[in-house]
Amino acid sequence: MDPLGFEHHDHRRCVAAALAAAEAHCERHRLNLTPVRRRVLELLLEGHRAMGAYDILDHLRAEGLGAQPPVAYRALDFLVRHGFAHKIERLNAFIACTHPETDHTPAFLICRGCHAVAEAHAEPTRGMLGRAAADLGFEIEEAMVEALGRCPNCREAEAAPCA
Amino acid sequence: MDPLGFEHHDHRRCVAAALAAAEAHCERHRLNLTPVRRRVLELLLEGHRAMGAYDILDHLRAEGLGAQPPVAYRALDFLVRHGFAHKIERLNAFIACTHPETDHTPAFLICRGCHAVAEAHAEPTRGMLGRAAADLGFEIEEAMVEALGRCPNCREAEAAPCA
DNA sequence: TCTAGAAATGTTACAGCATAACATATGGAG
DNA sequence: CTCCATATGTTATGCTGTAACATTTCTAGA
Repeated sequence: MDPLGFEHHDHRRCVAAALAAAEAHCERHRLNLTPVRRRVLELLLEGHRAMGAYDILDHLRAEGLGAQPPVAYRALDFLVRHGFAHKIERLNAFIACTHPETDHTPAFLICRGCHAVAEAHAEPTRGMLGRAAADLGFEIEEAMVEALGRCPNCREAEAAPCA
Repeated sequence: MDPLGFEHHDHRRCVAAALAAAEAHCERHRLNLTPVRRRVLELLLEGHRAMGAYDILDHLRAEGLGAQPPVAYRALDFLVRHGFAHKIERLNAFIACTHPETDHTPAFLICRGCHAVAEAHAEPTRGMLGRAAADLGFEIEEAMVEALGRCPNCREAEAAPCA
């Protein structure tokens, strides 16, 4: 049930709740959650994984919501700008934010095996990076942290291939 | 003179030293630093900034060292695999490593103003990310840290535009 | 020395990711 | 009602990256 991790959970419910929260947030902040934008967010939430812009576009096309790349990219841009989704640079892909509202620097744990992605918090500004930046006089405005590795499910599958 | 930072320094010397070190390292480890690979490393060192694969390729072409993308990508791949260069995902670009030999997780400070890039150390495995990964049972194999912001030079230029 | 294999390079062709530029529509403020 | 800002639609193109196969080069072993 933990949306941060690799466990199974009640997916319909988590999608619905996230969408409702996004709607409320847009209402409060006078943001225009148009049909395309809403649908793209829904697709990301349903997919519950990192999706390429062209994956998204395929769905939009099939639903008559837009046939050209810019349509998908603009919607994704809106979602990322307002914290409803993140871009994962390492994958050239996008994923719904698992804890919008809270201001955060996301850190992604990307499984090499099943390509699942978990979102954790990071505070790269503290610790070595912050100190290095301060020493150099560099002002960090935005940071991204992405880790590649093995999720517990894939590690288990590897350890016990005959189970 | 500090190769980690945004300061000016004796560039010819730093290029020559880095190249010599790379040659020695390849010698010791029976790695094949071919002319193309060596030249690509040299280009990265001379450029002293993040360079796209196609920037590199343009130089190689002009020098008759290879005309097609795979030539550049293969050389870059070799350099990255063996720690002589890093890929900066955020920029789809490559940069010479400023402290090869030492085993490290690089963290990049990318200036939005002048696009200079400094390389710092990071240990994302310690701290919040490591704890989150441990909690989830995720095994981190490789991590990437990239920060966007302002280097001291650009901050100064911004603060005193008439100076 | 000859030869088989590994490693590196060369080349074609294409796949995947992203945006510039311009046209059209839609919705609210004055 | 008109103007402006915002959003969408579309064309075209540019940048990033790789699969697949041919050729060359080097080296280890028969």
